[in-house]
Amino acid sequence: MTDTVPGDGPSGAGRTAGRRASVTLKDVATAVGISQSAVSMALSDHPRISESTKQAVRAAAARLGYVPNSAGRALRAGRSTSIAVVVPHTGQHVFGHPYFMHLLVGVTAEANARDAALMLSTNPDETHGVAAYERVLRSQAASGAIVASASITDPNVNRMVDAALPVVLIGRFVHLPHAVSVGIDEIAGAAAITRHLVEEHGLTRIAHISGPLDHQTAVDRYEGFRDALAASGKPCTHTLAVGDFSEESGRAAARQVLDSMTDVQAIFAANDEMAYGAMLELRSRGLRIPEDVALAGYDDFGISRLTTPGITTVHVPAEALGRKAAAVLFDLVDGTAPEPVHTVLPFDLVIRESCGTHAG
Amino acid sequence: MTDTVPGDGPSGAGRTAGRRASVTLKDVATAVGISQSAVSMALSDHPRISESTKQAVRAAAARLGYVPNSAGRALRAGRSTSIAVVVPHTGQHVFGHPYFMHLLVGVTAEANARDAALMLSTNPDETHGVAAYERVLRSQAASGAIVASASITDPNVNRMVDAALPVVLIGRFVHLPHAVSVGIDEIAGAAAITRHLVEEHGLTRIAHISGPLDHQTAVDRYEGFRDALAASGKPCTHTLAVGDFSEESGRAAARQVLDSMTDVQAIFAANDEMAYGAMLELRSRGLRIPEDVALAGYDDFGISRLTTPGITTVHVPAEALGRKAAAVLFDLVDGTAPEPVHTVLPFDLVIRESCGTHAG
DNA sequence: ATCGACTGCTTCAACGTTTCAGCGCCATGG
DNA sequence: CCATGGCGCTGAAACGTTGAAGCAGTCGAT
Repeated sequence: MTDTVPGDGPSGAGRTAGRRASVTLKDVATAVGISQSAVSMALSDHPRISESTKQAVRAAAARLGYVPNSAGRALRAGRSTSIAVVVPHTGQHVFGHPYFMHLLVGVTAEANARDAALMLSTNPDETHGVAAYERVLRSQAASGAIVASASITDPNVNRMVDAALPVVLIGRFVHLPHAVSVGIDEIAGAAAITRHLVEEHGLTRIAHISGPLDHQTAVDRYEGFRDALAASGKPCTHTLAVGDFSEESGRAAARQVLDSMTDVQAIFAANDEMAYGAMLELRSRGLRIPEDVALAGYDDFGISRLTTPGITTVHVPAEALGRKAAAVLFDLVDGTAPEPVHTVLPFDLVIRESCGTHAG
Repeated sequence: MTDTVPGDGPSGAGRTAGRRASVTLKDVATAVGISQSAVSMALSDHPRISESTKQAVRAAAARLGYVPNSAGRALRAGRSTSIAVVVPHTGQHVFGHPYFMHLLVGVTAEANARDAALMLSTNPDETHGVAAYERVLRSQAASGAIVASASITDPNVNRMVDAALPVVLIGRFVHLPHAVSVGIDEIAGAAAITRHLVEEHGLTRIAHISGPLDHQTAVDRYEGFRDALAASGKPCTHTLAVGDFSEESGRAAARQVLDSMTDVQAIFAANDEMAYGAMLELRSRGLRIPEDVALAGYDDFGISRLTTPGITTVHVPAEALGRKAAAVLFDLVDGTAPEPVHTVLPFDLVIRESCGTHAG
């Protein structure tokens, strides 16, 4: 395979690349015999480049295995193509929860679709939390961030939003009305499942096991629960026990509920893990689900399918949330977004067996 | 606060920054009144810069909020400071497994400690799998990669290793003896737990539920199991059922084992999820654990602590593996590694109640 | 024949960083 | 009194990319 190259340049272009770190525009340019700008323009399909040249360039680029250097591109463009996902607290805390997993799946899918890289940032530790991802963003390694923080009081979220960087929040942030966010209507979700318990199954003595009330989701789900009861027009009695979204706390809360409220007909836990904890407690007391006590959860991240009986729950489309958040972020970065301040995705009410037989 | 600046430059350095995209070396330089090279050298603590200048530079940098632009730095250095984690198959498949979560925790911790960014790469889909992360790496967005793939037959792993990029594999890759890897001795782990069943509890009729045998871990754990039985010197009977590491498959495998092998005394599942599936099957048949059938798992990623009885298992230090893999990768990238081809981390045998009462 | 427009490329500058050679200065030693 | 050299900094170059401006050549219209 003889490969004649116009040898007008002093740079020895004829070598066989050997341990060449990477193929640059210049390599492609000398291979084709044109300037590197022309190569750049050809590859971006600039109209001022002839079709024949474009073909030659594309062929040479493919043959040499040219891949644009992201640093050069980012430097020139003033911003990188990658986006960051910032997750609160330590990595430990984050990856433990299936919610973030599903979120990440969605985000990576969208990022992959746009050929963008994804950076993952967690707080190195709880105390000087800002450090890690602040540097990532300020160094312009990522052109925007998706923040998946649950706590109402997290000051980092405010800082990020204030930093004039493209940021998309996942969830609802009542104190940041102008921040761009993606979420579902948690209030409506909780109301829907509560309404199901009340109207479909005629249950009127219902306990709610909420999450920690400095989490907006916990607050919203509790609010939806009360709203639905109030709107039902039936004389409902309810009580509250607060958990921390863990199975263990759910079990403890159920214990508390069962000890304090007589004749509980249903327990609505603010997530499936707590519902599962409640299930264990009910079972240990010999109470049948749903015959003696109906049970409902929230999230539908897997566990609720596997239990016996399956837990009636609200399906949170976490993967779709991640996808959407990434899409919104890309639009924000590109500046091609018609003010998509708050995006609300639909949820699904998933009726399984734990809330009663599905008669009319 | 009057802030006098030597006004010899034509660039209006006195403005209040306003919507300035980012602070560069030049901004710090004009603030201090020296050249940007001097600022660069001062910030990197170059000995040829006076202490007083360094202090002034550091103060100005802090005041202005200077953060080095990663693209500029990467471009100049020829490589970026970030590393990539490449995970096999689709995101869906990956994030579902707690193993990867723990791995990621470790990797992020180490990356954070080195002020490096972490990129996450998954295959966009199973068919043209290479695309996403190959581009990430070839574009030099990351200077090296950690590959966490389990499949023996994954061709992408070979490609990555061949690509002359710094790559650290997690696990054992028998067909890639020269690749740098980090893992635990799965054979020894499986042998240890098997030995415990045989020698500590005197069990001799043992079934193994393995993972899919195109996963090296599954193969190794099975091998360790057989090795230990062979080495025990006792007349042991064993059988094998193959699962796919899922709870459901574990239950199915247990069903198969219980139907085919009479008087099974113990089941050793190749991971905890399958052990949990086996537990459900045993329970549904009214068999007590450990009185009627002892049970052991592998991984210890959480579930095995919560069950009743707790499952005896081998603790896989996934977080430590992630940390170590990242550390090795950084060394590899820096070129400061004394050939750490295969790193083997210790495991822990975790004795709980599922294998029998812990008498002598 | 001359002008203008168009075509297809090249040249040049810029993004922010690091690093190396070099420069003026002063102190020291011969 | 001049050579030497350390000190503290400056200037320039380079990394790979992009895009505006420029520049030959051609073609159609005047």
